[in-house]
Amino acid sequence: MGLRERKKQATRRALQGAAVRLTLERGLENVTVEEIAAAAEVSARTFFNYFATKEEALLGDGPFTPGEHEREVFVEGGPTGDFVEDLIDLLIDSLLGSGDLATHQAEAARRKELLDREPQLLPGFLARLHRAEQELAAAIAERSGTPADDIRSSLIAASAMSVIRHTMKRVPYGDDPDIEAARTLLRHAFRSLGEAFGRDERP
Amino acid sequence: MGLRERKKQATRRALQGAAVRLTLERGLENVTVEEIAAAAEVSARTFFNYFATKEEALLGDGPFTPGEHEREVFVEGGPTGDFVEDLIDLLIDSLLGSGDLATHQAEAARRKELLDREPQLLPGFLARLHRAEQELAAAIAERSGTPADDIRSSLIAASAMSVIRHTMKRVPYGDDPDIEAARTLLRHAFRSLGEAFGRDERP
DNA sequence: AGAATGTTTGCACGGTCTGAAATTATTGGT
DNA sequence: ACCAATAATTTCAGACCGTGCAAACATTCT
Repeated sequence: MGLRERKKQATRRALQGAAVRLTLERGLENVTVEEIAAAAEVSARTFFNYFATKEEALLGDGPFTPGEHEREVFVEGGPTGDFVEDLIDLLIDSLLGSGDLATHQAEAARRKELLDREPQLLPGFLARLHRAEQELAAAIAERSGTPADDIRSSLIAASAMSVIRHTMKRVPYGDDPDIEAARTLLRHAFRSLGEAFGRDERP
Repeated sequence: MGLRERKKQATRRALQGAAVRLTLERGLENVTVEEIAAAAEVSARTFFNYFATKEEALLGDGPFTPGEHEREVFVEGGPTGDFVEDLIDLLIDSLLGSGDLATHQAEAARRKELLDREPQLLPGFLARLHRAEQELAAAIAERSGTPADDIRSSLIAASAMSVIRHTMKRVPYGDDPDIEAARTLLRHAFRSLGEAFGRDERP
């Protein structure tokens, strides 16, 4: 990778880091783009070459998209053949993504912190999830051979996104991410939904 | 109601109307607050006395909250005792709200139109739904006697919101709203979820 | 080294939104 | 009907966001 590329990544990280740090220190309202750019030692104009908005610098690039390969496997009906189990696999892959695990974990924690302290970020964040949800719906539709706009796929995808949204809050952060614990939590969550809406039981 | 109050409502409606009309005519990007204010025959500053942002004028006041009474009934375990049926009742009430039915219908159609044409409005809209979702979760928790932050309530609420989001697209708009049709669609939707996540069946 | 290409910067501008003070309209009492 | 209290509107100045453009600068490739 050339010098040019490395420098770009460096300033990108610098900008993002400065944005997050300053926002946590002073609150989003009391931080200007100019200050962020100054902290990263670039001009304010350059900030906007990297991020379209201040929010974008804070929320980072969209995670929540599964790897090419994992999506493929899911669509083909794998890896286990059981819908819920495979869905869980796909979701965990989407969340923990490809890269370094600890890094990803740190980002998630940071995002959580920011969202808690700066509710203004919520709309943008939800919009991201919404995009991810649509992709997931497409994958589910493909797997089950239904037309792409089948309402059931959208519905299942939406519920699945709710599940990860609410379940991931409970996954023990900290040292190293306990994937098995996450998997168990997800299983229970989906089970609850089945019970709530299923034929046989009602809460 | 005094003259003062009536005038306020009038300008509010004028502003909102002008905002919607101009946006549908030219696209959100090509309409300034100044123009909206001018069309409503007030100053631009006054616009901001009524709405915090341009978006707010377009999306209107938050619907999606059930009536006081209906919420009460739901929390107490009514009206039928069947969880899903009662949930559907509550959702329909939230959507169609208290006021005039035709009016509400028109607003919904207008919102749909705006959201289709101006995707920038989506984040804000999703944030509203999110707020509604939290209220719904609280109601569900109350009804089932679980602690307010019980994960299952949040989960069910989230799925329910997904259901109405995706189902209401299919409800025939137009003449007068077919509530029975909506009810049936909702039943099917919840049934699909039960099947997708339930013990016995898998798609 | 020098041309080609990509990145950063400065500048000017249109737009959103906020605060404060001056102005105008409504209300209620007399 | 008048007048004081109260509330809404307007004007004005200003901070900040985000974009287009062209000049300056750095890097890559030959």
